[in-house]
Amino acid sequence: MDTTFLHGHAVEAAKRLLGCRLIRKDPETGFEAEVIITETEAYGGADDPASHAHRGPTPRNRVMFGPPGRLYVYFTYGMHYCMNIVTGPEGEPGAVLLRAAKPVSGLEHIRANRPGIPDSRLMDGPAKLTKALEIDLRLNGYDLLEDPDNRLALVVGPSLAWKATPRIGISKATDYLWRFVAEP
DNA sequence: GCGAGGATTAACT
DNA sequence: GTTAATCCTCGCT
Repeated sequence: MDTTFLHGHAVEAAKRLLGCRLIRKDPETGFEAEVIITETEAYGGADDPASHAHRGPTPRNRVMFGPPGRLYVYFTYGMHYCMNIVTGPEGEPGAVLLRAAKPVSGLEHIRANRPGIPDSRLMDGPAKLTKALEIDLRLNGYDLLEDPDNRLALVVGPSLAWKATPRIGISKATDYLWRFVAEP
């Protein structure tokens, strides 16, 4: 599996991650599901005023400065988790926010985490995605390529067609078209 | 279907 | 003290 695209800039990695799959297992809850990534956003370093890493490392964002292929999880708005995949060489901060996905298997497990939500909206936002897949700070820094504890793995899939749009929920660098949505 | 308002933590000014 | 890479509920149309 060729994951070298993760070593490049977050913008390139964000396009390439569309169509890739995530396999999530949690031995403690018995959760097991596989999803296809359908929407991403790229966040850079010093070149990106909207990025958490823009002003250098902090305890919260330090994973973004580490080696590529790891998971960066942060807590926001007092109640939500968001998940990112770290990109770029070690020392060069960058990450791709995973915004949306579609289920491949384990639909029953996903539904159990999203009670009352129709299937079409199970994972159509970044915090919804982490809730559906039981992602929280315990997985911050987890290596998706080695998957040492059999909890979360990235599987590269075929490239999808995409369109670029402005990123959501930010107030700086709103002219960067760094959000990528897979075409239906 | 749409828009306003609330929830609640961590980092930074 | 303010802001944030957000989602859900409720009220109205």
